[in-house]
Formats: sequence, structure tokens, C-alpha cells
Amino acid sequence: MPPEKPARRSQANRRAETRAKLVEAARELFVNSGFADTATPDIVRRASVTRGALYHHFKDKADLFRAVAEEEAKAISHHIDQETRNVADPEQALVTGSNAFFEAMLVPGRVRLLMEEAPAVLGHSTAVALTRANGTEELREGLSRALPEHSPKRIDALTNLLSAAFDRAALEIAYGGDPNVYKEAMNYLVGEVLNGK
Amino acid sequence: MPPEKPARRSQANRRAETRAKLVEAARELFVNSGFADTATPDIVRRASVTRGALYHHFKDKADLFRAVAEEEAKAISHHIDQETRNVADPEQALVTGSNAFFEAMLVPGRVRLLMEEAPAVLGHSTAVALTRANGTEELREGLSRALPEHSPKRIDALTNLLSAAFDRAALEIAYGGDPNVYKEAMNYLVGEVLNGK
DNA sequence: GTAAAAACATGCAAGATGTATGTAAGGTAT
DNA sequence: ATACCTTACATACATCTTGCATGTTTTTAC
Repeated sequence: MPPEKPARRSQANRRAETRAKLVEAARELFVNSGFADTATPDIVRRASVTRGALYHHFKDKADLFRAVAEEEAKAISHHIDQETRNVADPEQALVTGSNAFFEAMLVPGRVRLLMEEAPAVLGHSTAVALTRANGTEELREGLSRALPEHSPKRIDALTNLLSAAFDRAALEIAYGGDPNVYKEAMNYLVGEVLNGK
Repeated sequence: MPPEKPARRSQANRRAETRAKLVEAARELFVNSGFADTATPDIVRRASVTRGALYHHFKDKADLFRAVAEEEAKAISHHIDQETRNVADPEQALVTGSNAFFEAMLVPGRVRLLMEEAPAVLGHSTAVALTRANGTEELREGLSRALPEHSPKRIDALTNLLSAAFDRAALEIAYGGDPNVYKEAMNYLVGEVLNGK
């Protein structure tokens, strides 16, 4: 048995692997300790790489956080898309999408990463841009269809406000709030708006 | 003219003055640079005290932030109370309170301090506890009165969700969103919920 | 096989936080 | 008025953190 000859990897593979290890390790620590209380030496130790690798792949610590948050947002977005893909009726798509959103938000750490830390670490604008894809489009379309007499600006604003309510619902659920109460309240809220003359 | 004899202050005065200087200086810097990028040496320099004074009055940097955020929340709460004090009609009180909230949120820095930084620095629970008083009670009462058939839990949830929408509206306005569009969207949202069957 | 480039490793300099310890000012008892 | 105590503040330090600059190894191109 030859002594552990590290298989020859392509640069692309090598790069992707260390990057993934870093993002995964960072995710764990950011979730458990928050961005500020997580030190880069801890991250690289957990990822079994050095700080050199970290700063080779990412501009700085916040850039690593951004990568973590991006992956998280993508996962949520992907889940919602999968669930609503085959739902034809727009009304029903909203309900299905809403459920998918709450399901996705059950994955531990997501709420903390995206709703507590991200706005402070990345700034509000970047943070909302990240979660922009999370079912927001379905919501906007639903509103637009149900409320044709309202201006696009009004629709956008309503979308934004309801989106904030969704986020808060997920946040409260993550902090021990009754999931059913919040989901039903959210359904009621959306329902009232959609049925508004 | 005697050579600058530092007037004898009572301990209470002395304490209050340095504390106030620290909180004020910290507010400026936290607003401009954010919590993470503000160093305690900068704060005390601006307040014309030493770091010793800071750590005498506050447990740590986050504790100082908490003091800043508390004052800010109190100011908002106070403004809303003043404006709605003489409004008898509950329905009208909600509209007046809503306007007062948006007015209060125009003070530069408030949005950043309370909605972007506070959740990350103090944690979600503490952050919402701070803003708990911001017209939330009027909102809950209004909902409770308008929707007597709903359970208290449902009312609480709806209050929370609408409160989140209010916050987002203020946030968007602070980031350049059209104030009228967001205020009207918010009015519409609340109106639809209140008039729900 | 050699040169270039990409990926990573190491060492260092600057600055930040919180604490431990020292000093001064204010209050109180006699 | 003096001695003593307590609160308020000041200074010094030990520890840690970040980001960069500079070295080394692994792939790739020719």
C-alpha cells in the first residue's frame, strides 16, 4: 500500500472542493455563533484548510458570508420552484408556494442566516436582492392578476410588504411561535388582500 | 477669574452626563459606520471620555448599542403616543398612529439602528421587544375590535405580521422608496384586514 | 521537462476588545 | 474639618482578529 498519494485533481475540482468545504464549515459556525463571533481561524480549522485558502477564494470574511447566504437563498428558491412547477391555477400556486416557503424555512439556520445576520452583514439592499427570488414573483403575479385596477407601483409595494410579513412569520415560527397560527394568519392576510374589491 | 475650577457635580449628574455623552457619540458612529465597523476608541474619543468610562457604564460594546437602541425606540414610542393621545375614535387612531410612525421613522439613522443592526447585535427576541411598544398596542386593539370572531392568538399573529409590514415600509422609504406609495399600500393592507368579513 | 499560472500555506503588522489594576472625585460619619 | 468609603473614571496589558505580503506546492500548457 503506497503512502497516501493524493490523487491528482483538476484545478476546477480542487477549487470547487475547497470552496465547498469553506462554505459548509462557515455555514455551521455562522449559524451557531453568528457572523461577528465566528473567527476565520475556526472556520478554516473546521474546513481543514488554511486561512490562505480562504482569502484566496473570498475577498474577505463578509464575502464568505455572502457565499453562504447565496447558497441558502438558492436552495429555498429551488425548493419553491420545484413544488409549484406543476401547479397550473395561479390561486392554488400561491397557496402551494406559501407552504413550500414555510417548509424551506424549517431547515435549521436559514432564518438566522438570511433574516437576522444578512441585513447587518451585507446591508439591506443586498440582503433583499438575495431573497428576491423566494416566491416573490408568484406573489407579485397573483396580486397583479387579482388587483388589476392597482398601479404597478402599488403592486410592487404590496408584494414587498407581504413578503416582509412572510419573513416575519418564518422568524416567529423559528423562535417558537405556533406554525399553524402563523401560517393561517398569513393565509388570511393574503386572502384578504387578494379578495379586496 | 479663577483658573477653571471644574464645578462640583453630584455623582448622579456626573454619571448621567458621561453616560449621555457616550450614548450620543455611539449613536452617531453606529449610524454612520454600523456596529461592527465602529471601534470603541472612536466612540470615546468623540465623547471625550476614556474607554475606562465606557466599560464602567456598560458591560460591553453590545450593551452600549442596546442603550442607544433603547433610547431610539423610546423616542419613537413617545412620538406616537403624543400624536394619538387626543384621538378618540379607534379607527382614526390607527390612521393617526400609522402616520406618526412613519414620521418618527424619518429621523436619520433610526431605520438602520433598529431594523438593520439591532436584530444582529441584540438578537431577534430582544430587538422586537424593543420595538414592541411602537404603536403595536393600538394596532392589536384595532384588530381585536374589528375582528372579534378571531382568536387572541390569531390577533397576536396578525398584529405581528402587520407590524413587520410597517417596518418594511419604513425601511423601503429610507432606501429611496416612494413614501406615498408605501404609506398608501400600508393603509390599503390594514384596511383590507380590518374590513375582513 | 520546463515555464507559467493557479491554488494554497505561512508569517507578520495593525488594530480591537475586555479586564485588571491604579487614581481621583464625591459622599458620609464623627 | 478629617478620615474613611464608595463610586466614577483612567491606564496598561494580554489576547485575539483580520487582511495582506510573501513563500511554496500543485496543475496545466507547450
